[in-house]
Amino acid sequence: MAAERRRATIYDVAQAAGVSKSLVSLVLRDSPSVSAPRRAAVLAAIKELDYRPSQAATALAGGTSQTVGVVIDDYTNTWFVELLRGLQEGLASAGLRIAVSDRSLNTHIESDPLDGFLSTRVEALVLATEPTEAMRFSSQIPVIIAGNRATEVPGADITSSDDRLGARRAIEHLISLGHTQIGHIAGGGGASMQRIAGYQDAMKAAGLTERIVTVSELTTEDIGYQCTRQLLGEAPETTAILAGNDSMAMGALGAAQEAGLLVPKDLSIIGYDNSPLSDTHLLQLTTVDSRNHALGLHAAEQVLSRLADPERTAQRVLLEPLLIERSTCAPVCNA
Amino acid sequence: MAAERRRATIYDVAQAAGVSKSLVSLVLRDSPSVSAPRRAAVLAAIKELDYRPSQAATALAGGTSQTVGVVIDDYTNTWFVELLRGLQEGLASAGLRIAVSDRSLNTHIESDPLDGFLSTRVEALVLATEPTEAMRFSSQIPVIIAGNRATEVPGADITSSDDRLGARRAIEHLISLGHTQIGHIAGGGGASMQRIAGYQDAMKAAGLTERIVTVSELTTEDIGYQCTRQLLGEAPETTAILAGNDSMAMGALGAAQEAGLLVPKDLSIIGYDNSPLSDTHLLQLTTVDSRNHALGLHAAEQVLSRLADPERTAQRVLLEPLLIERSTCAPVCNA
DNA sequence: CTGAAAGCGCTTACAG
DNA sequence: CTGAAAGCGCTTACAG
Repeated sequence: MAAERRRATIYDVAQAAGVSKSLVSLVLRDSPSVSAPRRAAVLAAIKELDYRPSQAATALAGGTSQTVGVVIDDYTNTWFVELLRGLQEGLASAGLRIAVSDRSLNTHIESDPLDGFLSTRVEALVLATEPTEAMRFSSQIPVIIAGNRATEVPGADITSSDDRLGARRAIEHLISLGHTQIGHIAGGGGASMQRIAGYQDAMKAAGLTERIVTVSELTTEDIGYQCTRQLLGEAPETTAILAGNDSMAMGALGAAQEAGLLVPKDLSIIGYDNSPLSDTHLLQLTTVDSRNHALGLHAAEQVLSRLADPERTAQRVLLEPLLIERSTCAPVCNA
Repeated sequence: MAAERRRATIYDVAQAAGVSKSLVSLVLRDSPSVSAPRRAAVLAAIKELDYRPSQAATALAGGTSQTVGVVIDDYTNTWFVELLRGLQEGLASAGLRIAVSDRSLNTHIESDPLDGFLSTRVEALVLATEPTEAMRFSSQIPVIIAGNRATEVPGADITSSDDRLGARRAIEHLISLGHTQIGHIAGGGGASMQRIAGYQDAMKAAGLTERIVTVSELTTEDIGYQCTRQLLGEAPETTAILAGNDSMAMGALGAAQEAGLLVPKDLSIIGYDNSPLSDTHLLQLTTVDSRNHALGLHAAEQVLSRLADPERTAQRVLLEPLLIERSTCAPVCNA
């Protein structure tokens, strides 16, 4: 019944255009050594037949997949979205495409998202997650780390935002508003460690007492809520909180609401990441922008330059974060 | 300097294991017709050489990519995450992998995420987005629609949640709480249309006056905020709102806060999707669960059954949604 | 159970 | 500018 027409191949195109298949290949690769009329004929045949080169064949014959793999933590935590945009913008001009893999999704199936990427023969790996052991030593392929990570990957390039500076700036902002009882709720991982250090820098410099609460490696809303409850229980005199990220800050807002504290009148809160969440009408969360789009752009540059020169020494790019003042901070209330 | 060792091929494995390459291929494909000792030898060689079959070669020679493409709207809107989980669980057993493409990301680069998938020769396409013209007529390949869509795709299977029923249930819940002034803020697309219809069903059945506000096709937090401002401006007597989704509901919460209305005392709000957002301590949003994980599981089944029998007629699976009562609804206050 | 052969759909030199 | 040839790394019949 249904005439299962197989997909057109380069042979079909060549025949329809009345040229050899090599010529079709040249047109596909935008070679300048093709006469205009022939090129037009080939293009017409391609359109006519709805021809699309087989990626598998192209990759196998060309010896290059033209794709870079990016590993993220978890689709639910959307901080990576702007990173991806930047990456793609930076890579598209070089004809490289992106394949993204979510670590939490793969947990149940494959042991490591890396396996898939290695089979695909990706040109490079961008890690927007804490590297696994396997990722640390898959030295066959260029690795670019996006963001601050706790574990090092030998030989990898790094593009990150200066989380330590960002946290320091956030605390300095709170101090300038008169706060002295400032707590920090934190999760785990490299970024968290840097943010903790920045918090400590600023508190020490001002001679203030540090109070850091961590109940989990995670940085979810619920963890932020739990940390805040614990913090407010142990130190009710707290007037300001720096959260490890925006999700945790949202948890802090929940805990404050539950405790009957008004934000920012009774309690100032600063998040981190400048996620879409932070810019909602309901939250208007003061936060630190880690400039993820720029992060992606720089990571793309590192991919390209390493592909161009595999021997070059590892680079490290550090972006300056920006404090975004919205509505969750106020001068301390001397009641 | 650095001895750029090329990746091991099936030949290297065969040689290391002292067998022919066909035998290696058989082991890779888990053929039962391989003796235990030889299989062990091959497995050892694979491990030793860190061999990973080239996906490109496998796909080209086998004539099958073993991957299904799924198109989503936008990584920022995380409703698709559970869908993906369900899909992957359902597909993994059949050895199929998933490739996901975000429409908004591709907007700037390729004309259509479909192009990439067609080049990859995906086995099937799962659309978790409003189909583009190109997607509607790429009849070469099985298409499964996930969720309610405004545009039809000829011959496609459909797995969706009964959005019309869900919205009706939500309104009936509000009516049972004594509300009569119930507004609906809506966006665009197939799901929105169904939810609007469900709202109308319930309002008509109760003899209540409908009030639907739409300011955009989008369903973002900001749009929810704008719709709510408009609704409260036009009809200040409103005591309850059904939002098109959870993001819009969050916008509604923001608008309510700004207007000095207390939720749920002055205003009851119901969202839709049961997204992670809705379950935060701060929001505790009453919402409708569209059961996205089950959606993914059913869509996976449709993929598999269609792959097994390309000739079978199109299926339609409709899942029953669940009202999730949390803290944003209260009996109407007869002040 | 095993090995030699052909072929998947392309690209890449290499002669003309 | 163009065409015949070899090869990318696998899988799939097909003889033994």
